[in-house]
Amino acid sequence: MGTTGKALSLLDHFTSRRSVIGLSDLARLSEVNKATCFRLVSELVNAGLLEQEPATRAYRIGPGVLHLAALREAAVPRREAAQAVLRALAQQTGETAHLSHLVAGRLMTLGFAYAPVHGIRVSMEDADHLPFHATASGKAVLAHLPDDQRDAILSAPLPALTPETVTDPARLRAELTGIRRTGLSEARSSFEADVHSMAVPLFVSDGRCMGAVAIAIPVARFAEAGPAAIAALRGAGNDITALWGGAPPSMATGS
Amino acid sequence: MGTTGKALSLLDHFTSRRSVIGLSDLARLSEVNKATCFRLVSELVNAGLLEQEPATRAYRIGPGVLHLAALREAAVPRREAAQAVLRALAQQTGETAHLSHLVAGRLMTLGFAYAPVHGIRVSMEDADHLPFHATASGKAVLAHLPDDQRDAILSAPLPALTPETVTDPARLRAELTGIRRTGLSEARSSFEADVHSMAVPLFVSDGRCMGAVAIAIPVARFAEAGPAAIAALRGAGNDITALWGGAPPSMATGS
DNA sequence: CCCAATCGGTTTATTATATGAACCGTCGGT
DNA sequence: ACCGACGGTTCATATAATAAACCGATTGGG
Repeated sequence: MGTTGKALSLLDHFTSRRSVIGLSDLARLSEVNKATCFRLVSELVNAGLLEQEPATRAYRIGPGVLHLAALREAAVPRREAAQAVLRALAQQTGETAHLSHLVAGRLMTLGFAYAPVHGIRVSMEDADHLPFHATASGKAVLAHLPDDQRDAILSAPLPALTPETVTDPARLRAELTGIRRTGLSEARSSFEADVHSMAVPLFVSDGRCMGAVAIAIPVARFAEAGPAAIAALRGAGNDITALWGGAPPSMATGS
Repeated sequence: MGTTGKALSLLDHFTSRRSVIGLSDLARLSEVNKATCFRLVSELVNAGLLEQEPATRAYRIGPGVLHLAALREAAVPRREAAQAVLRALAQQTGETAHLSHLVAGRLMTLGFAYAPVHGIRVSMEDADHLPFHATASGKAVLAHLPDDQRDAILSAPLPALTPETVTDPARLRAELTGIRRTGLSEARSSFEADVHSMAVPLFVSDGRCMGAVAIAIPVARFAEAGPAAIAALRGAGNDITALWGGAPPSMATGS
């Protein structure tokens, strides 16, 4: 990775939980020399990707990203287009709906919608990037990734995030085959305890899978609410894929 | 500027008009060697700030910026907070309302709202960054910038964007004094012909001016609609500054 | 109240990394 | 079949990134 990549990887340490980071902290987190960190951070500030809180001198994501995001949505309106479908899905199912998108090889949260129906609902605001092996969305995307990328992910260490996380690559591969067949992915308490999620993959114009839409249901309510939600989830997946100019899974690409 | 800055400055060439750019084009626009450009672009793609259109192999802003923008708004919800005020302003005045924000020394469009009242209205979608000397918003911010930054801007070349653009630094400085006194900035046909804009500055918690809110009125309608809109504009400015945790202009900072 | 630790930021010799001219295969138009 | 322009690659050269030590300012504990 070049210098620019190193600088941009500093941005990865900013999450919804940790939204402002001091220079020394950031140097430690990113394991770069403090002086180097300072230089890189200064360049990011100059570009507007970071900004310095005047009071604390700590850094946070800068206003420049808003302008870039506006340009992106003007050119490729994926988030905005999906948002309405997402809200409708939450409404229909009465559960939390969640949209994720592949960014630089990682699965990032692109949006979510809550249903105001239940007092207990699954909160998603903290999940920044989703592990491929432990979430319904992750597995839905993983199942439709090119072989080499899937292999790379499955041969990296797969941390057990709960006692029920499946970390055996062979078992996961078997599961992915099923997901490709049914078009539906499931994860029960494998990312967060007591959450049962289902997801379907989303495709863009050239047939690549670039994300997933999911619903997250408290385990206690799944037997009642889960099966009924599948149809709505599939419908939402088709809708979003269509809005994204999506090609369907392209079952058999005849040479 | 370091390598990272050079890489990030490539992003500046993506605008709402020109949203996808091929490698060679980008190399020419940014005046860097094509091989260098390729390396830099590749790093930006790896970080998700750019992505390659699979069909044309050209580049466009990537999905990573959406995630960053979501983080930014979660931490510092300036855009979202202002949006409602902006819509109300457009509603009240019946004219186009526009919000701008300082990013890395430039004034960027952060949002806008149209009023569905008139057939003829001022369109803002193309304006990416606003010249300080030729727009109402630009002058509102410029008037409240630290001296050194104002001097730097006023001593750079000031292009005449219309025949009526004021390009004389001395005249502009005089105008800025008036703007500081009244808190209101005006620009008639100095950025786009036949558009008369008015703007008020916006402040953040430490008292710095970080943006402006403006309304843009067709010149033909200004005599009728302009004066009446001033109160609403001032109100919107106060509201947004308050939402931004803003300190008022801090007239006389008693040592 | 002072000491020690840590903060953000700066300097410097050393070294790794960015650079760009030339090149390659491919594609689309003529 | 040709030409030019495309995206992408190579490699010697030179420039820019690096990190240890240092600085003054803050801060929290004894």
